[in-house]
Amino acid sequence: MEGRGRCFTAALKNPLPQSFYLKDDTIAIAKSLLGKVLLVRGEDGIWAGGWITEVEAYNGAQDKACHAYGYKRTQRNQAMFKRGGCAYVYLCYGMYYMLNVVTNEVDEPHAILIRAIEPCWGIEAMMQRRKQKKVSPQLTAGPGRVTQALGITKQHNEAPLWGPDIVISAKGALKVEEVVTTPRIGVHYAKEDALLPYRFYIKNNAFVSKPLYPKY
DNA sequence: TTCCCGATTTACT
DNA sequence: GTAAATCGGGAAA
Repeated sequence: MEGRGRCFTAALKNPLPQSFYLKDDTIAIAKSLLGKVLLVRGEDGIWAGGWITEVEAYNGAQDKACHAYGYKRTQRNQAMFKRGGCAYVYLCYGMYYMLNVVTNEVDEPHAILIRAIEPCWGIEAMMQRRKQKKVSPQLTAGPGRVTQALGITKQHNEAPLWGPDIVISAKGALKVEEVVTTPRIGVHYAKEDALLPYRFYIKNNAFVSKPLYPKY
């Protein structure tokens, strides 16, 4: 991995431990993921990544917006029932993959959706995958854009977050000055739970998604 | 088996 | 502002 600087290697070799994901407080884990380094080896074998700038918490069986509401198990959501520290990847709208971080203990189906990153490593690969000519928020701001830029597909489902294909690390992380909290995007079907303040992003960071249809 | 709809994005009119 | 792309989950028939 030439030409990516010391931070890339340091992050790759120092992933967050599994214990980071096991606490019974997915909201707190979601906020603390902001600024952390996310690195992914795409299907083509090329590494790319950057800093996590926007996330949403899906707070387990009592959260109506969560795929595992009421402990409902399906083929799709089985990754959420695993012990925290692996990826939950699923196909949305038949064409975009969503990347989630699974948290909490076995059979407690919590997850955190990665909605945006600030690109840092493998930018050429990301622009090629996204068919973009320059770096802009369109490259990686939005959950479908993140997975497309990083080369994530369903083959990353249930992948551990300490490698070999996905790594989340505090090494080289951004210092986060201020966090903005809002309701989640696109979960109107969850009725009263749609208003829960479970979306978090880094204030004043350009690489944050803008809701197409603002509802609040 | 049929049907509706989604944790989205993009390209139109 | 609105619609199309595209497919798997889950409820209904």
